[in-house]
Amino acid sequence: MKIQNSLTGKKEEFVPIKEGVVRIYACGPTVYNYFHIGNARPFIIFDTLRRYLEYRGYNVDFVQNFTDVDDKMIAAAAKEGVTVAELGDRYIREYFADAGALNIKKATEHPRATDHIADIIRLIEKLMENGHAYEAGGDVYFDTASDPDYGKLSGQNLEDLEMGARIEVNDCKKNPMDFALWKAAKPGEVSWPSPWGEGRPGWHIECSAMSMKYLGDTIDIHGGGQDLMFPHHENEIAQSECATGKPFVHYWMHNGYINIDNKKMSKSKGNFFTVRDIRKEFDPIAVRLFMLGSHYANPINFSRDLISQAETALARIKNCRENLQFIMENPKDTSVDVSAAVSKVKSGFIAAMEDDLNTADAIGVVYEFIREVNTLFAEGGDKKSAGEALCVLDELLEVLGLSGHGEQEDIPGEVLRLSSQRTQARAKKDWKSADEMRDKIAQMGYEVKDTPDGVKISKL
RNA sequence: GGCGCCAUAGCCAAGUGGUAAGGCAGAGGCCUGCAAAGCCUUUACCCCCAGUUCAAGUCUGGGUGGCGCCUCCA
Repeated sequence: MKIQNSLTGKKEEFVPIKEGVVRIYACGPTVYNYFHIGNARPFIIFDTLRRYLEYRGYNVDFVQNFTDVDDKMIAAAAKEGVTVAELGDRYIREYFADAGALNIKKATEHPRATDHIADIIRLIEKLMENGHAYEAGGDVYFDTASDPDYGKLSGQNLEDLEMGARIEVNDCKKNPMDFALWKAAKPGEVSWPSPWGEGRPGWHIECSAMSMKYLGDTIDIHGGGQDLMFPHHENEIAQSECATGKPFVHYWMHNGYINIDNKKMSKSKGNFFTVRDIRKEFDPIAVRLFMLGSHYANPINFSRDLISQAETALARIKNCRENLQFIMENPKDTSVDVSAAVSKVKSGFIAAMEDDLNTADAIGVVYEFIREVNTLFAEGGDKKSAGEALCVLDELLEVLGLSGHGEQEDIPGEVLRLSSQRTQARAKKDWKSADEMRDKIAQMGYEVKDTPDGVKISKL
């Protein structure tokens, strides 16, 4: 597979450090609130990368952290009158609820910064010993001037960075670009003991410490949003490589932003939609389809209209599946040859994904397959070939994480399934089985009605 | 000031230098028990100007327009 590597600026053939294994670290959320659509993009993208690599037979170690202590956590906890730990617990639970709705699989590890204070302190000590960090008034700073490679990810040098720097004046620092590894506790703030007194870790150091702990000194892929490239990822590289003397990451992948009216969606600007809110209005799988509909590195505009379009497109996929399911349960003697379509969609899908995770192209390939299937099975078909087509479709949808069913509230899955079979039966003018399905649904205590807006299911 | 990204149909969007995938929306048609689903047909001076090339949406240079990072941010 080819990956556009932000570190080199080139599209490179991906070669894992250890054959058959891929180690990925992706920056996770700061758990002080529900996450928004913009935050969701990297979660969905790197989940899809992970799914694809697993599909290709790799054993993927995928670590995504929770930042559960920082200024925003402390402020939000104080505002809500809970401890930082309670706040973190709560929004980690909420993260999993929203992420689950988006078909984002759990990572192999979801480490929390506060569970790794000892690892973080050890790493800072190592940097102190190596002469890359210094203490100043209970704070510990990374000495950027001590790292000749500083700026290699963002393509900046220290001088240029300083010229544009809007950094607050801090007399403790030797250099304006130096950043905090450890922050001395302010009165009343949550803190941990350290060789430099009570305090808490800076933001950047946690990712280095946890990445190294779970994945080793050098990892294959590190992902995150473009806005983390500087300073967060730059600082991760500096800390990690100065501590170990080894390369930190082989391939850096950065996703583009989600915009609202062409402006970056961000919490600080207030122009954001939370996933929690959006999934009340739309099928969350449609949100995922929308995200995967363009290349991960490009910026995309968010609007309700676009999610709505994605919902319609998703229905096309679902209809095809239901069609095939119906044929499997109501087969005909006519045998259908799906082998050409199947091999075409598989090779096309893989070719697209191999090219820097081109999910947009991959989805296009799937739609073409759907059209072929709809044509091939227009007059029904045999069970075996319908099963084969469905199996391939489901396999690819699973890689994209689009195989959810967007369940209607309070309606049992079995009723929904029967209802869709009934719809298909009607479509095939098989009135007898349509009536049969309706009766079965009635036996389960539900009623289906055809309305201009679609099929409505209600409790009897 | 430094670094970087983007510009393809009404909307979204893919596109290894060889006369433009796909989705949504629109129009027409087929099928039909209203409808739904499905299928077919149809819609592109690829932002502008120059250059390289037998050949450029694709490469180079210069414009124009939009966005981002350099402060918390996915």
